Amino acid sequence: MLSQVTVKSLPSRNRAVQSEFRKRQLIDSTIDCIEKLGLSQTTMASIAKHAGVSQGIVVFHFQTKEALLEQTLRRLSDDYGNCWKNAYDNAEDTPIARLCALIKAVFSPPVCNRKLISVWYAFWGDSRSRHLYKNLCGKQDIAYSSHLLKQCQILETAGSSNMNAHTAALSIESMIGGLWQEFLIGSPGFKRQQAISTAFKLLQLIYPEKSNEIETLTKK
Amino acid sequence: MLSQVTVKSLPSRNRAVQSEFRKRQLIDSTIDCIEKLGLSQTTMASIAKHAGVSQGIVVFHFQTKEALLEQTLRRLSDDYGNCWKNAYDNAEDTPIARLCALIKAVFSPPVCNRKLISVWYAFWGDSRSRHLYKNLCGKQDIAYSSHLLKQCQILETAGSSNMNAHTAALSIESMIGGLWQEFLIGSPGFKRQQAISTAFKLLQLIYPEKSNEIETLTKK
DNA sequence: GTAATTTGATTGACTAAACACTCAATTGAT
DNA sequence: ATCAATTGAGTGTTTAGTCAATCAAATTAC
Repeated sequence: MLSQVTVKSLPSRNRAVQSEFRKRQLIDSTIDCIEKLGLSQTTMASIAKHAGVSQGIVVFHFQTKEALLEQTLRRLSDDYGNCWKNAYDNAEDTPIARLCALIKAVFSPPVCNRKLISVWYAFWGDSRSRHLYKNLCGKQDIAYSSHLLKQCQILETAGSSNMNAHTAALSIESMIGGLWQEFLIGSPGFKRQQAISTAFKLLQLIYPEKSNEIETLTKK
Repeated sequence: MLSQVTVKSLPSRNRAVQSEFRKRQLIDSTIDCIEKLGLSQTTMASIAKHAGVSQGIVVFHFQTKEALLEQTLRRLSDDYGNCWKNAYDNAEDTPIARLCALIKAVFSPPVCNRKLISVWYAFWGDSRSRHLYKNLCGKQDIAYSSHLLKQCQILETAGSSNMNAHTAALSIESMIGGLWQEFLIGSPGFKRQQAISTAFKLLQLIYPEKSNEIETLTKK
């Protein structure tokens, strides 16, 4: 059974703020329910109960279940996108530092944890939600890929790579996807630090000349 | 709408054979429905309709929906397991040949195609089915991992690696998982051959001394 | 400044549809 | 003649979404 966790009381008496707060709260509840119950068992009732409000209020704020799921996916996507874009912008202006930042970001606690990964997989695992996913997140996935690729191309033209840029970018991207999967269906003790160091080890193999630079960036 | 595809007629008049045939057919139908409709929209009715039989017959052969899903997962798991075990047994007796065989097997057409991968993700994406998955497939996943690890350890003690065996095995396993994901949510034109050559390229980076041997095995 | 009024937020009982599963009746192989 | 296989109508339950009623905040009137 999924317990009622969220407190009902609102933080403000301003109506616009109240509404946004409740929507956030209901999306949080949706994420919790999807993790605990699965997408198919996540109902308007279970979401409302977990949030400690009536069923009607969910419909009032989101109209349909599909719209609620869309907003939930958008939240995941925005948080994820902001996370890696921020890391990219704040990284040192060298291709290796940028690659390391892009990798580290997607394994950072705010976006890489069992709960959120299980929700991503819930969307990927359902063919209907997968269409929603492609419409909503496709562009951002491509953006991430191109950022990876750009850095790989810089390194390729600098002659620092023993792999062509496209293969390098695909390798890194796939390694990230596979390591994420490890959190969900691999051994329970799998740790973020192990994921990062495994991905960095791949980077060292692709760019042996930059091995020391990568080593330094691991510790930061 | 999902059309009725399967022909109803049975291939034999022997009852035991008939029963087994119908079960296979219903599991096939379940896989088709999960791919097309998603796990949450896959109902006893849709499975029956797609198979061209009445709803009652599904219950008659499988008792409950959960039991049918369990058998479906078992089919996926058995086919997958037989595929890589067979490839392993038939490979040349060198660690690199074994690794290449283990990789090639999981990207071979009978187990690596959009339909089956979408069904795997359907099970991974649903928290209830994930528990089922871990009970049913956990051991086989571990078996695959240990087969990878064993070969990596042989190569490590032979001094052919610039990576410890555990990291190497984890890298290979993760790369496979990530490349599988590419089939489902990556660019539509993603091809098996590209997946295999990307995974083999990783192998060449981990075992540079064996690069030529791997190159040869790519073409087989 | 406060009373009256409008508007948004919330409730919980309700509805129609979809669901897994049952069952009595029928078919057809052995 | 027997019994597994099959049918399709039927059952109770669960679901997303509706709705009239209530509550509270914002707006207007005085």
